[in-house]
Amino acid sequence: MTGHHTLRQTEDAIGERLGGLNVDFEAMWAVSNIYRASSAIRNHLEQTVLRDTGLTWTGFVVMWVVWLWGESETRHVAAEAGISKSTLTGVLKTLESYRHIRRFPHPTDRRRVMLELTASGERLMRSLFPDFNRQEAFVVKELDSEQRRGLADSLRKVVQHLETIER
Amino acid sequence: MTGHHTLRQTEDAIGERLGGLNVDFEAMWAVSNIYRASSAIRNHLEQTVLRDTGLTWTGFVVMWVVWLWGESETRHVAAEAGISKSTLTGVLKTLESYRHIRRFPHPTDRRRVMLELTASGERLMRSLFPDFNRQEAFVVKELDSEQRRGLADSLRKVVQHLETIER
DNA sequence: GAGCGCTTGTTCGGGACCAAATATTTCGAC
DNA sequence: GTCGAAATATTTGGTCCCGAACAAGCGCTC
Repeated sequence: MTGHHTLRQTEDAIGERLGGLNVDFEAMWAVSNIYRASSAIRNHLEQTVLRDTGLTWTGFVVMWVVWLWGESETRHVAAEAGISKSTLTGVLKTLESYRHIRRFPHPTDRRRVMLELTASGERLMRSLFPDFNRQEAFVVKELDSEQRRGLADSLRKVVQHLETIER
Repeated sequence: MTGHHTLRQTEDAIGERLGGLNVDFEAMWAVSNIYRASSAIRNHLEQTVLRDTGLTWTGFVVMWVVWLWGESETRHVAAEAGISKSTLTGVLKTLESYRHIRRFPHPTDRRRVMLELTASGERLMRSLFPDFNRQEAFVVKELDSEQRRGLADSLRKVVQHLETIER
C-alpha cells in the first residue's frame, strides 16, 4: 500500500489517522508486502506465461496440482489450489470445456469425483512449466540464494501457523 | 502447493513429470509460498476482522487507501489497491450503497472522479484498524523481529523489480 | 475554434470467488 | 434393514475481477 510514498510518510499518515494508538508497523509491513508481492507476481505471470494460452491464473494452478500429483479427488485439489470447492466446480467447468481436464467417478465412493489431465492438458503443462519456472526465477532475480530460502522459510512458517487454527 | 507433502516429495514429483529438465526450485518455492501465504492471510483476515462487517477484502483495501491518504482520485486508489479501474468502479458501487464512501467531481477536470469516506466509513475504519493490526501481528507471530523486517525487505525488492517493467 | 490525439471513468461480457442452501451418498447405531 | 448424522459435490446469488470497447473531456495544433 505504499505506492510512490515512502515508508515514513505512510507511517506518519497512519499515526495521524489513529491519534496515538500504537501500531505494529513491522507486522503491517510484512503482511501488506506479502499481499502486494502476490498481486504483482500473479499479474506478471498472467501477462507473460499465461498470455495467449487461454488459461486464467486459477485454471493454471488447478491444472498444475493435477499434473503434479496425478489423478486426484476434487476436495484435495481445491485445498491445494487454495480455492473453495464451489469455486473449483466452476473452474472445472471451464477447463473441461477446453478439454484439458476430465472428471471421472471415484471407484468405490459415488459421492466423490476424480480428476485427471487429458492428453492435451498434459501437453500444455509440459510446454508451459519451463516458461513458468523461468519467470519465477525472473521474479526473485534481485534476491540472492540465501534471501530466497529465507523468504520461503518465513512464509512457510506463516502458513503453518495459520493452518494450526483450522476451524 | 505443498499441502501435506514434503518439499522433497514435491521436488521429486516435479522431476518425474519433467524427465530431467532442470528446475529452479529456490525460485519456485519462494514464489509459490508468497502465493500460499497471501491466500492464507487473506482468508484469515476475512474470517476474523472482516467477518460481520459486511466488507469484502477488496472493499476494505479500497477504504483503507482512501482513509489513509484522504480524498483521492480513483485511478490513484485503484493503483494503490492493486486492482484495475474497471474493478474499482464495481467495488465503489457496492461501497457507495453502504454509504461508506462518496464520489464527488474533481474541481477542475471533469473527467476525473474524487473519493472520500463518509462519516460512517470513517468510523468503521477507526474501529476496524486496531483489530486488523492485531491480526496482522498474529499472522507473523512465529517470526522474530529480524525475520519480519527481512521478509518485508525481500518482498519490497520483488515488487520494485516487477515495477521496473511497467508496460 | 475545429479537429485530433490523449487521458479518464464506465460499461459489457465472461470468468473467478465464496457462503449458504441443496441433493446425493455413505456410514454408523439400533 | 432403517433411520439419521455426516460427508461430498453442485447450484444459487451476489461480489470481485479483468480486458476491450465505449463515451466524455482535455489540450494541442493549425
